Amino acid sequence: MQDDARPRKDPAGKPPDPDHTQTNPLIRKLDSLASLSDADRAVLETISADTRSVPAHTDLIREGDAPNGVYLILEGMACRYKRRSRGARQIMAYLIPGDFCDLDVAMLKEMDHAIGTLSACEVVQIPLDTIQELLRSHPTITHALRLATLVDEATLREWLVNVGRRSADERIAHLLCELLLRLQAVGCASSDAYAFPLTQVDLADTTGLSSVHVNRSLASLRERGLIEISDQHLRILDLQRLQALAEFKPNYLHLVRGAAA
Amino acid sequence: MQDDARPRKDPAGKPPDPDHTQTNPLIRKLDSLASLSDADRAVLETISADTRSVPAHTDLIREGDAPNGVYLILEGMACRYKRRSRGARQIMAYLIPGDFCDLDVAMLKEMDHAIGTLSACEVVQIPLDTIQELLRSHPTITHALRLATLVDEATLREWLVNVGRRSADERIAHLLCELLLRLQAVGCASSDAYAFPLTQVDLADTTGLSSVHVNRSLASLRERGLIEISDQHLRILDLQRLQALAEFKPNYLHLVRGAAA
DNA sequence: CGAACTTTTGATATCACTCAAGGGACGTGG
DNA sequence: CCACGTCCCTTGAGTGATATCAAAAGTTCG
Repeated sequence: MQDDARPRKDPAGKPPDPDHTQTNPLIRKLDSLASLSDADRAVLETISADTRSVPAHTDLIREGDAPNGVYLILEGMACRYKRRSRGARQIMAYLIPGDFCDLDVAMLKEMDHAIGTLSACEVVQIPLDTIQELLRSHPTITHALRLATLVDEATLREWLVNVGRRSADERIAHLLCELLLRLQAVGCASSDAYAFPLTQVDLADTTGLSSVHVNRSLASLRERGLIEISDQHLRILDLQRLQALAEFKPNYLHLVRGAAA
Repeated sequence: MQDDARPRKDPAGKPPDPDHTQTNPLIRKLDSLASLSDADRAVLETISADTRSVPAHTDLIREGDAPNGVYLILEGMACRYKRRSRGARQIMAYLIPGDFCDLDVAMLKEMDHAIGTLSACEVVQIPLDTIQELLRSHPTITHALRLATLVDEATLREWLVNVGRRSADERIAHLLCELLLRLQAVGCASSDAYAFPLTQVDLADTTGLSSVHVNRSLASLRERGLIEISDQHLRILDLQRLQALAEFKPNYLHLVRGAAA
């Protein structure tokens, strides 16, 4: 439904296909953060084997729950979110292929936010023991995951800037620019387009706007020839201008290799 | 100027005063997250010895700089922030006594945000080597610092909810409730009051509002008998109602002990 | 084909912003 | 000690961006 941008994975267990490694978003992501060994890659491949399909709009964990292991997203899109008592929702992060949900939050005894799918997803649920064993025996992976966590945090800070100090059009433009780079980094976007399963309500709950206003902002971006949405796919028609409009500076994503301690 | 809430520290080097440990905000904070040994406390005390005074409104690190070690705040208030090109500032975190600035961000090669003081501060600048040695040899401290980082992240998420989905009055009320609990946890607040060095411009840049509107919101909270500000001190007159107004739920601060893995 | 959801559009309301100016507190230098 | 500048807070008036309410049109899917 929203996975056309990436070759479909063989649903069968673990074919030790040497190229498969290139399509595993987790490996792809960690490889760009540290120099994984073949052994590292193999372990990650094994971990990613046991996937589970989760329909759209389904909670993986709720606020108040005790963390029940760690989720890894391999396909589709999920999010962290909170709800206010009157129902207002704020999305605080998008989780895309290659993202772990709760590597660290699992250390706390109670979730302070929920995690739910936005589109249909392929996820792996990994027991804490497995994770801890992985971290113990694979220092390079540990390091890469640490860096990934830092980037997640930096992204969260940028979202706060987005909601606090940008206009509606700018917020949406910024979000779309960010998603392009993040999805490219895991092989889920072409040079200017990606699968886009988000509804306008989702965008509203991400950017702190009303869905009606999101609609108007999207229309404005379209009319200015900046983007095009059709059939659950987003195409960026003029990345330069879109980035300029949003004052998008990708430094916070720390995309270039060489960040090792 | 803003330290009346806490007994003044002996400015001389390291008097091995056994009670002093109780007034060190770092020890106080970590002690509430894990069970520190006397040895742990001693090391932390040593680390905190070499303090430096930094005037208000001074950058400790700028965006784009390479991280230059780790700062620890022992007195006063600092913040993480970013600026947009036209000058608009967004504050993304308050750093209060006991907070480390960049335990992890130091792993990245370039700062994606700045850190600056809001009031005059007492800080310690700790070289990376020292930190790494500390983490290697004191697992309990390491664990406590890990938890502290998670709480910082949870706080950041709550700030996003604040700016994205709360009204002006609610945002400010929420912020004031949060500060009360955080400052109490390090012994820098009484049951209903604390030193408050922030200007209305600072509050505006924190909450994504204009300073004029912050002024009006503060006035409204005052008129409703919820708070009182005088002489750089904030007193909360009706915590119940203030929390209710903001829909403040302290769960994200994970204040109770027992969160160990 | 119908139900549920999503997008779009119009009309109106409101919250928060901008601009502008006055007043208070504080510090500094004459 | 007073004069002055600066910074911060306060207040008023007018504007603008975004929210809310409502309904129609398009989509998806069983």
